[in-house]
Parts: sequence; structure tokens; C-alpha cells
Amino acid sequence: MSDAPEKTSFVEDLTDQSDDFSRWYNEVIRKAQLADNSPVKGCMVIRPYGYGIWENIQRLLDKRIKATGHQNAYFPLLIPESLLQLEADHVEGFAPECAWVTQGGKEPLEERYAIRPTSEAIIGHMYSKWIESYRDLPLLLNQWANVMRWEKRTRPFLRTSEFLWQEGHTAHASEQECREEVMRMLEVYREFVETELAIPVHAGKKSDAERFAGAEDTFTIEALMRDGKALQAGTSHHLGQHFAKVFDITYQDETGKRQHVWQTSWGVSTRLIGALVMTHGDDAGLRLPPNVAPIQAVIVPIYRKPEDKAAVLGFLEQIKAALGEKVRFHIDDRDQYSPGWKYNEYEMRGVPVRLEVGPKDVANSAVMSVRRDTRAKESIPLAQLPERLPALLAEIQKALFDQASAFRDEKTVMVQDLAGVLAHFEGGGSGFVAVPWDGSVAFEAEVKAKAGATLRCMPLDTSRFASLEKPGHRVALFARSY
RNA sequence: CGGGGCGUAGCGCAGCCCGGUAGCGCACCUGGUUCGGGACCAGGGGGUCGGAGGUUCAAAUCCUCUCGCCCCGACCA
Repeated sequence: MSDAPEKTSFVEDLTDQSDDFSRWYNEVIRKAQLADNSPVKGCMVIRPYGYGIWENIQRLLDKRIKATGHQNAYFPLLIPESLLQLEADHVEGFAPECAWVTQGGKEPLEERYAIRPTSEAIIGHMYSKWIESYRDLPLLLNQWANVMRWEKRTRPFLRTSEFLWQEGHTAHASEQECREEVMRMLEVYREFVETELAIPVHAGKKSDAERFAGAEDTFTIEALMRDGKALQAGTSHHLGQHFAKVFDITYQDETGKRQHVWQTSWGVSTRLIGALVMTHGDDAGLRLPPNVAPIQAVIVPIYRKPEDKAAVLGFLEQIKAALGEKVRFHIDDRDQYSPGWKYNEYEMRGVPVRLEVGPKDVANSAVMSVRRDTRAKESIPLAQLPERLPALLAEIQKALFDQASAFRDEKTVMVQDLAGVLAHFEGGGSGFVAVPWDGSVAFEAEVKAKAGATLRCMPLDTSRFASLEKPGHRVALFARSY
């Protein structure tokens, strides 16, 4: 082992990231069994391992959504066309990518239904019935659901025709309260994504050009993938009173006056799984952050002789008892695969820690742990395992975040003007380019036309961009993106 | 939706140009030996060539249409 030639990858048959990042991405998703293509265009099947990540995302985010006062509910999949059309910008934004139900059984429908591309319309309609008094506000609902957008170009997790997400929809009595909610949920997303997914993000405001269809303001968290492209990882929208006016969502205030509510909506989707893959993955495959990894530690028993097998399997019982519910572990005792095969398999699937248990370990009453991220080995005495393993997982979680942060910072450059932005991208640069921006639409359009990069956001935290401060300007981050 | 590429066994590919009804590697099954970084030997199963139509005595191979996937672009979580 230690005297063997240093290999950067033990995995065969996986394209290197540097050779073809897209291909690497598709292969990892397929080989790690996160998802598979289905017979329906742009629709993937999320396999148990991929869905396990989603379940962990759901669990950890749902806790935060509830902790901030929201309740879950469920609204219908189908939205009558007339409802969707009420908000002009909204329908203009989404109609081109709606799938329509036009027939029920053998009868054509009187009015066609859109398969929801998002639920503002149907929820707005219901809110108008439920909200009467200031005492009914704020109304804070969230739903976990699937939505469908007829995308021209799809990619597993990043852009699928059908995807899973949560969408929060809230109604408030005042604009200020509404804006506070928008920022509160943006912060929930930022904290969640950085803490649980170990993905550093820039939280900021979208430009008018990049805003959500029908929103007054859109805020976003922007992550950076290993290939230098940005990915919008979550959004929080200030909807103002647009939807309230068209859906007639009003309440009587303390003085008996009729007022329109102020609304927000916010969501993250299964795209986060794609972000996870592209933020942490390496040439050997996935590297999952322990907090969301379906399997945090895989135990590989090793034995040769029958008496070794009995001893090892007996020792595994002690390990199981010691670990209990402390970590999500899996014992791979399949006989048809060699230990070496299993090492490679679980590294490719991104399991954070591998625990090797062979005769030597049994003799020492210890297990040999190997980190996925660094391949660092450490023998852990059984007695210390219940303490040491969770600590090790926490170290890996932090290491992945630190590594991604360092990469992101290294790939964030500062320039002073439009020429600087163009020079960066035309010179083959990638990543984020921070620049003082006066709000000029022409500036934004030129970057898009010449460099293929868009304004990802105007970061809220500009502390790191102090050198770009300029009167009448805001710092803007440009990047090529997914 | 525009440009390009590709659909042959579960996966990766060859065969197609010069029609004669499929082959390789891995995977899979059985038996045995193995097992601390993708083990080895022997035996075995599996496809009618994305789909539809056409040309032909004969089509994976030629023609038309269609569906899907990948890459680049425009649009978007």
C-alpha cells in the first residue's frame, strides 16, 4: 500500500473531470446509481441512493422551515389555464414551458389544465378564499411537491422536465414584514446549504433581467461548480402585491380598511443533488458530505479462512452494538466481491468513511478507518469508535466545505469595469467576476452577448469586495452558469 | 427550437462504406480456488441491431419518417 506507486484514482472506467466534465458528471450519476434515464424525455428516475440524499435534504431543511414558523400543505398538480393567465408576467414566463392536460378520459376538457410549473397561481387562488382578516396573517405555508417544465435541454438533476422541490408561499400584512420573510428564508437556504451540503454560496439579489417571472425582487444563493460554472442553488422571491391584486387576496386591517396582502415564494429543488455532485466530486467519483450521505460509513469485512470469517463477523456484532444509531452505516458482507472491489465501489459512490475489519483489526479490537476525501487511514479502537467516528464525520464535513470555499475564493476575481469582465472571460477565465455595476442594462447584455456570462447576483455581503466600492454602483457577480 | 454527434446483450464498443439474418471486453449464472486496493480457472445464459415504413430473393447494413440520448447555442430551478 504505502510502498505502492501513488495513484490519484483507483477507479477505472470513469472519465476524468479535466478531460470532459459533462461526461464525468453523467457517468458519476449513472455509475453511483443516483439516477437513471426514463423512457420519458427529460424525466429521470431517482434511484434509492439518490433519493436517500433527497430524503436527508428534506429532513434537514424541513426542520428549518418549520422552525421558522411554516407549516406544510399540499396543493393540486393541475392548474386551470384561466388561473395561470391572471398574472401577465407570470404566464409569459411560464406558458412556453407548460405541459397541458387537454383531455379527461375520452372527453376533451372545457378548459385545459397546466401541470404546475410552480404553484403561485393555484395557491394565490386559495389564499384569496382563506384570508379575510389581519388576524389570518401572516399565512406561512410550504409544500414538498413535483413540478414540470417542458425544458428544451435537460440534464440529470440540474434541469429535468419533472423535478422535486419545496416551494414556500407566504402572505403578509405589510411590505416590511414581507421583505423580512424573503431575507429570512434566503438566510435559511444559505445556512442550510453551507452547513449540511458543505457548499459555499454567494447570497444576493438578482438583476431585473434575471428576476423570477412576476416577482418584484428575486434573491438567490449562487454556488460554484468544479468546472468554474455557477449554479443557482435556491431562490427567495419578493412578490409584492402583484399576485394579491390579480388573485384578489385581501384582508381587513385593524381599522376595517381593505388591503392587499404582500407575498413571498421561495424554493430549492433536486438540483441541489447536482450541486453536491459538481461541488465535491473528484476523479474517483462522488464525495458526499456526511450530513446528507445516505451511508456515512461502510463497513467492509475481510477474511480468508473460515475461522477468520467467524471472528470477523462476530466482531461486527460488537461494532453494530457500539455504533447503534449514532451514524448511518452499512455492512457490505457480500461474498462475491473482494475487499478491493468494495473499496473502489464505495469511493465512487462517495461514502465518507470506510471501516475495514479484518483479522488484524479483530486481534487489536479496532477498526481501520479510511476517509473518502483524503484517503487518510486511522486505526480506531472499538471502545473509542462511538465517539471517534462521529467526530471524524464532522471533520470531513468541514474539510469538504473548506476545500470548496478555497476553490470558490480562488475562482472569484475582482475587476473594475466592463472591459475587465470581458477580458477575464475572453482570456479563458471562469468562475465569478466581481465588478462595480451601475445598474446598466446594456452592460449586462454586453457581457451576456460577448462572454456568455450572466449577472448571477449582487451579493449582500460585500465585505470581501471592499476594493470595488464606488458611488452609485453595486458589486455584481458575473459567471457562466448552468 | 437551431447546429453537430450517437442509438447493436445490463454497461462500453466493433460490424454498416462494399446487403447474405451478429461479435468482443466487462457484467451476469454454475462449480471450484480466492479475499488487507476492482482475483483466477472451467463451464454457461442473454440481443435480432431504438421504433415504424420502404427498396430487395435477402436489411444491423441502403432510403424515408419518427422517438430518445449526448455536446454547442438561444430559454430556464
